[in-house]
Amino acid sequence: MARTKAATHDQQRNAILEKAAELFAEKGFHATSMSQLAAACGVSKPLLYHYAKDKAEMLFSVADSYMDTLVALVESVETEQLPPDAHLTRLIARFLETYADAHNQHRVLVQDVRHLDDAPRQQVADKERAVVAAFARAIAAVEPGVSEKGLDKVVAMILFGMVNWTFTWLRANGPLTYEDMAPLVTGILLNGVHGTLGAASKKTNNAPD
Amino acid sequence: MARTKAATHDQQRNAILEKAAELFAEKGFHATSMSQLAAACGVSKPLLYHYAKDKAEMLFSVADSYMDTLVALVESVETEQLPPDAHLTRLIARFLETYADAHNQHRVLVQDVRHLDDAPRQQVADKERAVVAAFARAIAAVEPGVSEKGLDKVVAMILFGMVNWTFTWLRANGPLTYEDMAPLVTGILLNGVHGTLGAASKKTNNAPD
DNA sequence: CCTACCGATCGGTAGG
DNA sequence: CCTACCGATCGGTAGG
Repeated sequence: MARTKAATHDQQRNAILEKAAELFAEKGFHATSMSQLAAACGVSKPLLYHYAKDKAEMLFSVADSYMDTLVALVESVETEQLPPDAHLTRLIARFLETYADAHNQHRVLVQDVRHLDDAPRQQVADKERAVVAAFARAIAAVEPGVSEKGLDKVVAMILFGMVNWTFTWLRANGPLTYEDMAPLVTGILLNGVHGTLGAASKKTNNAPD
Repeated sequence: MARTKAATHDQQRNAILEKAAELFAEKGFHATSMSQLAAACGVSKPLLYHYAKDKAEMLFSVADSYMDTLVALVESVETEQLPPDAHLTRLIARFLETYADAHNQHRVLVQDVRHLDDAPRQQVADKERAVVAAFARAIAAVEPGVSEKGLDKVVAMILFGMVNWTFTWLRANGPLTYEDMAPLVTGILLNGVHGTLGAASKKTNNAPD
């Protein structure tokens, strides 16, 4: 038999972290027991401790690797060298696509990271800060008036609000999809920022004149 | 001595629920023990069970009475009979004021209500639905194109995203206050909705021409 | 016979 | 990779 131990080890680990993300997202970190996770994975509880040193490390792995995905996404869009409006539009669309595919990881990031100890939580927060900064730059490029008023990070957080809040109400099987949200959020942000914070208050209009 | 027993009972109960909201907001419902709550209140743990039949009832009382505040706020603004733009502007401003004063209750509502059993959770959710419906009506009055496209509830949720997300990042002692957020959120929403979803795409402009 | 409240400890389950 | 357990702490309640 071939030595496929490392491969199956990683597969098993990924399956366990995927299931952990699912349970943490549904019930919350502290309301999920290691016994429940073991049962859901069809393995014994002690086996879980072969893949993570404790429960908190599982939470960290889920959140940190998801942040790696988001950081990579931002860098990938930056290499496209798009003009400002298209760049911000692409960022929002790619984020919503990612949320749709990693719904559980996203909820864990938003609702459970605060239960980590200082050091690992800080590691995740640093990556979050890099992503926020990238969005703030993209917003400033679209509308220089925003950063002149020192509001680029604030507007970025308002955008994250619109985008991140969807996970609390958008049903996966509902009539509206994450893809439908992208043009809506993009339209409201671009028109809103130009109208409210634009130096000349010029307008970006998706509707026919 | 006067019979002030009922008054002190209610005072004690309110003090305990206030402290419960604080701990639940900071640490989360399941990460807060009744022993910690008792210690934080300076009372014995059994005394807590004189004011609530169990831990879940404390969570329910915090969330449900906070929703009563929000429902009353919406009704109070409706009795002002303001024109559409002013009505929506007032709703947003009053909500952000309330969040600033009831920061802990708000976080508990957002992050811990899901840990309630079906029946009490549904009771809170019904009040939430009434508030969302009121915002959807206010948005539809401002821009009829939104409800014609069947997006009034969706735009209301986008607005709640901008507003509710602030509790995750806005520091109480930071340079930006909840009051500063109101014109920003209102401006982005009104300009965004008019520009993106307006039948004639007319513009609401806060900036000088 | 009630309320308000204590020190001590219950049965069960958590993470490990 | 399992059964069998641990020290500790959980939410909740006993007697007085």
